[in-house]
Order: sequence, then structure tokens, then C-alpha cells
Amino acid sequence: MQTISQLARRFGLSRSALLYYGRIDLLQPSGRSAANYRLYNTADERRLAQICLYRQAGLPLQEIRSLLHSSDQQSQILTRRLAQLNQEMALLREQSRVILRLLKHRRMLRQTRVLDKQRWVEILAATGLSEEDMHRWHVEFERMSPEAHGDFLEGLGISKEEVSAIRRWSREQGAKR
Amino acid sequence: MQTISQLARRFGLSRSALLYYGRIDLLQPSGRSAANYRLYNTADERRLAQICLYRQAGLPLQEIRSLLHSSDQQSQILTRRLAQLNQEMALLREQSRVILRLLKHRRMLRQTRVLDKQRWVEILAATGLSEEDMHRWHVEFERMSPEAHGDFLEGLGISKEEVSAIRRWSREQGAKR
DNA sequence: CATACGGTAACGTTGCGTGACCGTAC
DNA sequence: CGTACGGTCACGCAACGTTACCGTAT
Repeated sequence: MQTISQLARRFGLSRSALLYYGRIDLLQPSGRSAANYRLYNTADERRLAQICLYRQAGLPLQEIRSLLHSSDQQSQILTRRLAQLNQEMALLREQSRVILRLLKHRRMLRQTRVLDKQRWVEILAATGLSEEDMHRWHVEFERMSPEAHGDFLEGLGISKEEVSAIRRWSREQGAKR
Repeated sequence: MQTISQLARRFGLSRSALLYYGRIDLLQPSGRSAANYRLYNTADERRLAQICLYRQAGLPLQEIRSLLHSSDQQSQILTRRLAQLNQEMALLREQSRVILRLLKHRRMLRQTRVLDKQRWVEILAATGLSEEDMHRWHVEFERMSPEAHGDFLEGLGISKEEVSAIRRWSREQGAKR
């Protein structure tokens, strides 16, 4: 049996977070003390561990609640969240590109953490890959992980149209052999 | 001179968004009609275009306001946002990894858009790269874009420790030659 | 006169943080 | 008796969306 702040500390959360979880009926203490203090037992603790795990996956609390209620659709919800994560990453990549364009325009671009097409090609070239090798790389990437291939190219700042063209070409080449 | 809904449509925004921009003093119409309707002129339109541009970069409205007030620290703010974007992407990658772990554990993993280390190595191997080529790739990547190299490896689901080790090794190899 | 637009104002969303004000444990 | 904890409101945050209710343009 632990009080609210003890439990919060053990999980790296705040008291107010646990209060909130109680308010939205996500995690209720299994008991109360004589002075009306919340008392959490080990079952509550296990439930909170699950909650934290799902929070690390970025699931909203409402979905976590329904997951803990019945874990039937777990993989469905997780897969949906995975797709959403890809969308969010695509959005962030787009925002990066907008910023890079603005900074480039002001000649303020020097060394960024963001990889673009030119730099990627430079790296592959310095590794010793020929144009033909790079073409083969596209073909294999498209064959083995088509979605990830598209995401990766977009991440290099390549336009959707060009990405489509590259992928189409890769599929055609892959079919030929 | 355009009314609020006309302007909103032209920029793909909602009426309520423009009302909100007015409330927080981000974009005020330069005039009002006899019936107290908001009237936006071309200067307002240009300002809104700037706002939309910065919104595409994911900047909060408050920062956009201060940017439009005096554009002195523009590149500073944009660079800061770029760093923040990298953090956010790292967070999303981590969330993806948590989900993949959960799904893998349930043997529900089949084809995802997310690239992991194994698949990446498979792709490079199918492209025809030997182990030595892959090593050289690390070295060049580290030499040409060290930060992006780390981000990329973490994106493959590799632990921070292993990423550090790989990068350290890459730097050493790069120094030898 | 209908209806499509304009105005203001207030509340809802998410996941808590913060503060007030009060009782309790040590 | 101090102070570190507990309790319950209630409000604030970002960026709007969504009513509601009323006036205006056509």
C-alpha cells in the first residue's frame, strides 16, 4: 500500500498526473485510509506500469483505458498508432524542409542534422557506390520495404512526385530481372 | 478588400482561425465596413501569407508574432525550431520502437513501414554491399554528417550505446586513413 | 422572406501544472 | 508547533472547432 506521491515518484510521474488519471477513471486507488488518503496496492501498480508503457507508445489516455478494459483490439490500436506515427514524422520532415528552405534562402545553412538528397548521394558516392549501385539500392529497397522506401526518400526532402517516379522506376527494374 | 470568409478560403483556413488570429493580435484586419465587418487588404494578405509559411514550419503563433514584429532573430528562431524538430522526431522514433517491441512480442509483426537494423542490412546486402562496404559507409556518413548519422542509426532502432560505439569506431577508422 | 454571411461570446478539446484553501501525520 | 504531506476545487496552456444567439446582405 502506497500513497499517491510515493507511487508517483516510483514511476517518474507527478502527483497531479495520478490525480488526473483518477479523475478520468483510468487508474483508481483500490483503497482509502482512515483519513481519506488514496492507497494504491500492487495490482494498481501493475496497472500503472501498463499505462506508462502505452504512454511511451504515445497512445492517448482514452485509448489506453479501453485497451486495459479489454485487450482484444490491442494489435489493431497499436498498428493504427504506428501509421499515425508515420504521418506525424512525415509532417515533421516537411516542417524541417520548410525551415531549411528559409535558411538556405538566407544563406544561413551550414551544418544541420538534416540529411538531404545531395548529401546522401555524396555519402554513398564516398562509400564507393557507382550510379548503378545506387540504382540497385533503390530497386532492392523498393522490393524489400516499399513503404519505408518512400518514407526515406521523402525524408531526404525529395518531392512526392519525384519519389513516386523513383519508386515506379524501381518496381519496373525489379520486375525485369 | 476581402471579408473574413473569403480570405480564409483563399488560404485554406477556417473563419474561426482568422478570428483567433485577431483575438491574439496576430493578424488584425486593416479596416471595418459600415456594418462592422472585418475588411482585409492586400497588406493583410501578405502578412497572412507569412504567417502560413511560418506555421508550415511548425512555429507557435506567439513566436510568429514576435518574428513579424521584428525579423532580427529570424534565423535564430528557425534554427532553434530545427533542433526541436529533431528532438520530436527522436521521440516519435522511440514511440515506434516501443510499439514494434509490443507487436513483435505478440508475433504480430509482418510488414511495417518502419525500417529496422536487420532490414536495412538486408537491403544493403541485396544491393551488393559487402561488410567492408558497409563499414566504409559508416565512416563516410560519420565524416560528412555526424549528427545525421547518429539520428539515422537511432531511427533503425539501434540503442544509444551501440550508436555511440559505431560512431566512435567510424571516427577512428576515418582518422586512420 | 429565406438563407448565406457577418459579429461577439462561451465552452470543449489533451494532459496535465499551478495555486488556493483546508485537513492530517510526524 | 512547524512542515511536509494529503484532500478537493478551479483555472491556465495551444490552436483552434463548435455551438448559440443575434444582426446584415442579397
